[in-house]
Amino acid sequence: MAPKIVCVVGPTACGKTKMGVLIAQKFNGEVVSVDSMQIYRSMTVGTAAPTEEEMCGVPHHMVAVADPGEQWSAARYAEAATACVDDILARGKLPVLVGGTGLWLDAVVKGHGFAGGHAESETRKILQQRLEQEGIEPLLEELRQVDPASADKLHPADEKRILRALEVWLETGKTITAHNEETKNIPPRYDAVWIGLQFADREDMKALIDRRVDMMVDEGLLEEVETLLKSGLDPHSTALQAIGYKEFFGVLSGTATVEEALAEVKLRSRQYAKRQLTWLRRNPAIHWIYWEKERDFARALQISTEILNAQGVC
RNA sequence: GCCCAGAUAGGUCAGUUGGUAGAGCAGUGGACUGAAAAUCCACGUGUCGCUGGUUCGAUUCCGGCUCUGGGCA
Repeated sequence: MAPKIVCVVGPTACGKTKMGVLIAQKFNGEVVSVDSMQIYRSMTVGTAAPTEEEMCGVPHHMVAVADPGEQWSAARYAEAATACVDDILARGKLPVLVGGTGLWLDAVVKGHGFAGGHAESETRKILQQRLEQEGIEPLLEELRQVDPASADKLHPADEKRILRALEVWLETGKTITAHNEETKNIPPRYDAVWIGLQFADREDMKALIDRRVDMMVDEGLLEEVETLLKSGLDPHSTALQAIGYKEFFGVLSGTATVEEALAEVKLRSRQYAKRQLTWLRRNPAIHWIYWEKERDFARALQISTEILNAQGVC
């Protein structure tokens, strides 16, 4: 029987952080953050990472554990996070996974592992160069020779995934299709109870996102971006792909005004929230709690408690 | 008051040598197995400002009106 854990999920700004703490407090748990940007240090404001105060004394893991110059991937995260979860379980406490990065969440819970190869490999570099010189067609053709199923499935414009599929073949001698088939049906590593948070009305979500972005600027987002850049961080690094950072980078280099950046960040944030919802919607195990105008955490905790009790968490 | 230019999809605009119209953006839905806050895909009926006229037929041509810019007094 897979160990029981809780996952608190939902789009950005839906209150996951607070909900995770409330559940952890009530069920003797510890929080494991599942967020591809909160893992980096010095990015507290822009990623809305939990502050000491917000943690309310509940231990948090996988927040601010990496240098912004590092390149973390889903695989690297899953490995580290799994160790965290197992450690919490070993100490007799309840792991509460809190986050909005769908792929990372699934990677931990399902524990399927990844196929090999990585972003900084020589193979990737070569493929990238070939893409620039030859275009995507020859690469897609090459993929078709070894892995026709994958070549059929991928849209010719989806260069990232075509490169990745080829990379897996070149690095491991196995196709990504074969790997996915092998891992698809292995039982999940954890028995997760999923709690999903979202607004009943998308307009309310938009309003809250807008408000939150304004607040980030008040709290010093611009200074945070400036500090990161001054530290010599490569503007193309993964950490600086975070929404809020890449846009305000333009303000500092003089290509955009604060107003323009603000509007852009709000826009990107709600588009991101939409994508998160798309990912989560296909998970039928999620118990959704819908916010009306205001986020009523007391009520949500009540509902969550009932769900968790019914699922044997106590 | 006069002159000029506009008025077309949620906003920005293109277009129709007269046969009722289209891009990029936004929006919505979807995909996603080592970049995932990334990346990729699909989806476009709107009194073509109002009102007369010409015409088989007007959003397109002509007149008037309204509104918005700009210029001249």
